[in-house]
Amino acid sequence: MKKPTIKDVAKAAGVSAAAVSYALNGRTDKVSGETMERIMEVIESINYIPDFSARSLAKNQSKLIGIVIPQTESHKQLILENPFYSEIISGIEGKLREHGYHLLLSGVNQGESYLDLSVQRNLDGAILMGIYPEPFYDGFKKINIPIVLIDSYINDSYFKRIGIDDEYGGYLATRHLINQGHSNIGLITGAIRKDGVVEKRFLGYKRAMREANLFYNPDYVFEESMSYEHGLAAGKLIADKYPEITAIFATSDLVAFGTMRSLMSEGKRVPEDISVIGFDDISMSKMFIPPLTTIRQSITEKGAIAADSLIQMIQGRTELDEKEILLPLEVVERGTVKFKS
Amino acid sequence: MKKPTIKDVAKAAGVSAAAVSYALNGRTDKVSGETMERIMEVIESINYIPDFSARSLAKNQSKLIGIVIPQTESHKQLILENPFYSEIISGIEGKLREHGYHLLLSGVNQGESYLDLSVQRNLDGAILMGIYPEPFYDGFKKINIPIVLIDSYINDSYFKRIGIDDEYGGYLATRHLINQGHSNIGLITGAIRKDGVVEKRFLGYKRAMREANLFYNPDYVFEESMSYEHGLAAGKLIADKYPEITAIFATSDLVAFGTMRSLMSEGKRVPEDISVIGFDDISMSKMFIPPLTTIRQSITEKGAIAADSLIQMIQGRTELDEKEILLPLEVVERGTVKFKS
DNA sequence: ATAGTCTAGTTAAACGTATAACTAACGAGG
DNA sequence: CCTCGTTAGTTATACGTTTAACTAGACTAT
Repeated sequence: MKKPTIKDVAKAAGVSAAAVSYALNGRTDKVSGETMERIMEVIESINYIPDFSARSLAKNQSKLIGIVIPQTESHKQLILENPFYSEIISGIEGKLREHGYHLLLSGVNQGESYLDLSVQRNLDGAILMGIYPEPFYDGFKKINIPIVLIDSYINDSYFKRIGIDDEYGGYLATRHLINQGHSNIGLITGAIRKDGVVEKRFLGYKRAMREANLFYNPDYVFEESMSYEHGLAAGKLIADKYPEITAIFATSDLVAFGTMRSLMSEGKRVPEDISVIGFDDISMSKMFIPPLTTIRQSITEKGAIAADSLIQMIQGRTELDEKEILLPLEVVERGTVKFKS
Repeated sequence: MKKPTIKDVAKAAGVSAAAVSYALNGRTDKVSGETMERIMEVIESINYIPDFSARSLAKNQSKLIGIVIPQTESHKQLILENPFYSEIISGIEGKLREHGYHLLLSGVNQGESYLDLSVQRNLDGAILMGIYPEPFYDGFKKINIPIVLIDSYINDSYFKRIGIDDEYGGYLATRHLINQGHSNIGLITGAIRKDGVVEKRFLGYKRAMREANLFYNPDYVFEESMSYEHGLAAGKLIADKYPEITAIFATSDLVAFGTMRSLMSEGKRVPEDISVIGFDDISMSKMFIPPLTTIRQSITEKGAIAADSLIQMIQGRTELDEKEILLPLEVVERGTVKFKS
């Protein structure tokens, strides 16, 4: 009951193991049509399946793609609870499978460890999302595998980047609120780190305010984390201390959910008393009640495109390659933003 | 700039490759403390990282765990948009990483293909969620790797099962509604397949009704799929045609979201006019407005326990092994169920 | 002193596949 | 007839690790 190897196939087909290997790799210059057929029949009949470990060893390519998603230290588990990540992964996996690659999913705790993984497993490439300390990226350059970065502003031509114009997104969201007559606009957002998406969205917020000749009030920006919980806290604060705020830009849908929840528990109605716009359009946002007005990016498509790009890099087709792909953005009006009367 | 191998280490430490291998595997009977230290220093200094492909080939164990999640034919991508799955995966990944295993994530389209994957990659084990055609399971038995099933009622002692008592869950949900004075209770649920979780929850629903001497009306069960969209459709139907229904048991939170949404667009208030209870308690449910009353199971814990069990099976510790582990269930009262006045 | 036992290694073969280098057979061209 | 080229393979080695089997030397017990 051992699993059949290439040698078993060879024996049964009356050829050498090498011939089988060539056949498997479609080398028509090495095996005749006749022999090819015979080999294939044998493969079918004894149910032979090639071993990727051996192949990986011999060819030094694993057909494995790693995907790294950020990890908070408090959390032992993946942040997959954030639907944004899982939707991206969904997009990535679909595309990879289509192309015969497999997906190795791993969180990363100390930064170093993921590199090990890449080397251990001979990853053919990796997709990183989130933001990491500098040396983390250098490591990948050293081991010299193709990398695509999702939502990163690391400007190094070694990496290919897939993202959106976050500044514009922030601008779009804020302008939408302004267009609806609002002028006291709160911003609830994650930690503003240099070159992170959050910073850019923040910049867009400020630009929209400036363009509309509105006063930018630093007290109105509530910066801490991209979590539901932060939305909760900031919403309460606004309801309690800043009754003059009539609209809020939350830089992720999850944050928007938290915000709306505490706003409502404090007796404010959304959107009648206060408008809220989110960011991302995760699949849950249309389900929310009221359905969330937000900045839409096509999340699973983002994953698919990242996977596509990576595969192209692996296969050495760098010709038509820009180093950055920006996906379109649009505001989708649903039920949480209302004209200020 | 080639990646260092065990031979490089051996040379630098002045020992044989075998010695290094023994050192790496902590065989203190084969290498002295002194030599061990020297080897470790060399490893550190030249930055040697063992190659899993080679190791996998030699040891016939890959330290890779596969996880299979179901795929609808319409959908090329993973059903990771359903937070239930991503939360489970999160739990699995955390535990696996803790034990030095890595996670291979793959959807499965025709059933057959995943088996290939298991063989190709020499998977040490796999975790399956969802429900598949019979032959799918037989395949795994043939290749003889440890398997744990999540939420499955395949009663074969070859497999270890992690789940909940779905019948009891259905009973709990329904009884909660009954306790709140409701008697016309709708059931919105996925396709009832023999031995699926849905069937069991349905059974629990019927038992609760019977025990309370309530009339079981088949017209009140809306069976189609576990999706948001089905919730939407069924909710509308109820609002339109069955105004006498005052409470609904939706067999997943996602379904409940859909139900509530269309109920509300039809002018019904939840929970004032109609109560809704969900099932699962995905992380989004507490964020919903109003927050969803539901049957809580610890989803990420389920994943973690599945991973734990699998690892135990792999390591041959089958002693303390029941073949099935059932996780606790409880109703968590939030804002969508109200006493019928 | 002799045989036996331990310790700390070494050597060699094995895991399953890929591929460079070689070769036998055949036909073509001169 | 001899050489050359082509076709369809085969042989042998390599990929990086593990591990069974062997061994040299030191120590122990008799």
